[in-house]
Amino acid sequence: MKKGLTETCYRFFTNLSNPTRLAALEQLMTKPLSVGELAKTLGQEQSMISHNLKPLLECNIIAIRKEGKRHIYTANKETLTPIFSAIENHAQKFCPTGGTCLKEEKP
Amino acid sequence: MKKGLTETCYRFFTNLSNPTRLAALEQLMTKPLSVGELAKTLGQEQSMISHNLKPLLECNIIAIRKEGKRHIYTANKETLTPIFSAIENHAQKFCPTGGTCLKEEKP
DNA sequence: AGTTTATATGAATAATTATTCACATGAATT
DNA sequence: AATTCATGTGAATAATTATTCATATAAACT
Repeated sequence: MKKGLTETCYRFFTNLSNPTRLAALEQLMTKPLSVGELAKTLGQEQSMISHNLKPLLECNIIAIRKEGKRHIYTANKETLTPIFSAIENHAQKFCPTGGTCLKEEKP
Repeated sequence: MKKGLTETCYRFFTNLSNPTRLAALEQLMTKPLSVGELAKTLGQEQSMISHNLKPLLECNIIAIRKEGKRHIYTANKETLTPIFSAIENHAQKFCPTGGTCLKEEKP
């Protein structure tokens, strides 16, 4: 890990360590969506979606484009795809019981 | 992203979204270390190191082996290397100003 | 210009997470 | 078996982060 990356990682991981933001990203990985569409899909208030999209945008984990009064957000797949893949791989290899492993110590 | 991965990701990212844990991982990426060695290197209390290693171990982000009274921890490089690489790549491409980008909206 | 629609933001509160301190456990040494 | 060394853990407090609500901004429509 290069010098300074710890700070970058911290902001990055903090950004992703939130269920609402992860759920939003999960949707955005499938297709670009507006704030209102995300709010509706996730069943949450618009202001909460806006609040949560902000830090993702600041870190360029998502991008924005404005179509009239609608703000369309897109996921940064270049960054997110390899990270989600790595975690998926980790889950398969190191969490075979799907969460139960969290309570056990490795043999 | 597969179903259920959101939850895994959440625990995973929560685990990594902490400066102490990241600093510990940064050390462990270079070589295996005991709790005491980590505490000394990071300039923090032993109990804090223990508290922070626990969730990393539970998610198998690190592994433990016991040598007498010393507990030696090792980083799960298979998982961590690709993730850190992806973030390093992200930082280079999307945070060219090294953190200042966090305050700006993309052009 | 006024109204509606879509999104963002500030400030207060609620919830979560981190940190510290005191102490428990357990292996090695005398 | 008592002591020392290394680590883990519980509980209290401190700090951070999330959520909500009220309101601001800004584009489109009448």
